[in-house]
Amino acid sequence: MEYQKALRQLIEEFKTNFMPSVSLDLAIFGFHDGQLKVLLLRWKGTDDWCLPGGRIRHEENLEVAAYRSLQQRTGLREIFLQQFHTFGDVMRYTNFSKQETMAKLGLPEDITEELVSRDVSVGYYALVEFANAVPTPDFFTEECRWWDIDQIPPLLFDHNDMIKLALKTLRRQLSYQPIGYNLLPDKFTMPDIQQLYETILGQTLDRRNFQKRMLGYNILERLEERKTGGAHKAPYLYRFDKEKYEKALAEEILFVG
Amino acid sequence: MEYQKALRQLIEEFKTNFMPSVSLDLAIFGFHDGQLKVLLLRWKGTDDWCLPGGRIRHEENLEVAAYRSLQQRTGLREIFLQQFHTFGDVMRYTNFSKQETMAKLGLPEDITEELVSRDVSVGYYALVEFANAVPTPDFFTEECRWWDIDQIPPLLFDHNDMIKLALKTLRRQLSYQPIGYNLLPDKFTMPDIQQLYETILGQTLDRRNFQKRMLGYNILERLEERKTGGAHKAPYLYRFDKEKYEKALAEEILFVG
DNA sequence: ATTTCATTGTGTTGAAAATACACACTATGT
DNA sequence: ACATAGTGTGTATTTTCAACACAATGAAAT
Repeated sequence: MEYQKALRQLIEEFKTNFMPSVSLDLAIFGFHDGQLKVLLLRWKGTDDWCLPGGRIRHEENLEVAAYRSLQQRTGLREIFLQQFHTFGDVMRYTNFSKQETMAKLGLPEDITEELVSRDVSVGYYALVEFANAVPTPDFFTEECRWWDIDQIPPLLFDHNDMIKLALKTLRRQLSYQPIGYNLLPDKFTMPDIQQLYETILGQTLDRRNFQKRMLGYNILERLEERKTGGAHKAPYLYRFDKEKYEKALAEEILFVG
Repeated sequence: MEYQKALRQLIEEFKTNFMPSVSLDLAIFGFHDGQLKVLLLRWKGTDDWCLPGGRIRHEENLEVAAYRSLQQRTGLREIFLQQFHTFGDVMRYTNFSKQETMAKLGLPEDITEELVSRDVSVGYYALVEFANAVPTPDFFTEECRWWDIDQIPPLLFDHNDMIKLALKTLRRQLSYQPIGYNLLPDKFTMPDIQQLYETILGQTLDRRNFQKRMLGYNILERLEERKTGGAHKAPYLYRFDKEKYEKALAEEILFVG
């Protein structure tokens, strides 16, 4: 069978070019239309979903491997990517047993054993602009698409827990670091960035107080332009002051919580 | 040579019983007498220090491996241990080059290459009661002792950076989680726990405001007893309310910052 | 026994930050 | 021209945080 041959070839390539025992998983959050979404993969021939993952090449920095994997799944570079936890339990099969998981993958048994062997996995979360991403399945999967954050089905392995922890970390990070640089267009309005924050935090914020705080952080630059085309009063456009933004990132000033 | 034989044997054992490519490093902070200290190891026959580390057995949970390694270095169990970051850069040699590092270890070249080969390493930090720990060197090292946090020499690998990040994470953790349960005796006074906080944060706090906040978190129970023997007014004794303490840990209420 | 002294227990006060809320302005559709 | 829905800006209120004051206590000194 052609497919199995390719599969075995791929596994051989994994063994020679990538580090054993270590992998990485990505919780890629998409921001669109006031909704927070996660990118999931569906295994070939099954109904089972999981997070995209990746492996680290020998002589490749861990973070570089994460960016590479992210790019392979979304086509995006230079976006917000953050390590949040490393998972190392032997039985990381919350929703299904190891046997069930292996059966579900629909692969020959010896190969499944190989694939589902015990790894330590470094978890990263990413924030991307939904519209710019091009979800792309990998060799093992035939579908890659966005899921609403509150409608995620039971996933393979411990991936539901991973998403929960990723989101928790992201929300906390929002409280001491600015976010938005690679998520918003170069020029954006105050309602734009407020919606981003509300989406991530999962709660509404007072328009006027939000603006006061955001401007207080001193990382935004107000332009003369206003956004036209809207059916109402034209809002000002803002831009991140890159220098001050980076400085705030480094100094970890306390932010919106 | 007997030593080299034992060494090669050990490396063989590593290869069969432990996961390849993954290791862990421990920043063990000691709290004693108003000083914060870190446990460091000195390599046999050299003047070079580094953090204690460990490896993960096949079929051993990552966290269990961390606790096991910690116990081997300090004799302590059931203490505060927390993952803070996973390091995966190929060249993790900040203070010395890879060549220098290999030379410094004073081992045969082929063995050094083996030992210093590229690993992804999971960093943990621990907080222990200085007085209860029994610092114990491992096979590669001949000395294990405490260093004042502000007098740490240039360490091997990227271990200076690790300590910095561990401390930063610990201090931040203090702002949203209670700390003290396994660091203080069962009954303790308000000045006791204040000194713990001051030591970790590296700054003095107002006695009265500290007490107000600490009691406000509602995790302490004031006893009728007072601490006697001091040369001054006898302070009340407190005890953690285990149930509320655990609840606060789970809920991550905002704490002293 | 009385005094001294360092330290503890329990406030109050004022500043700063977070929150709630009010009103005028403007581009568009009717 | 007018209504509408979203925007810009301001003020009052509440809550939190930080600084500080003073009486109480118990061992040690006199």
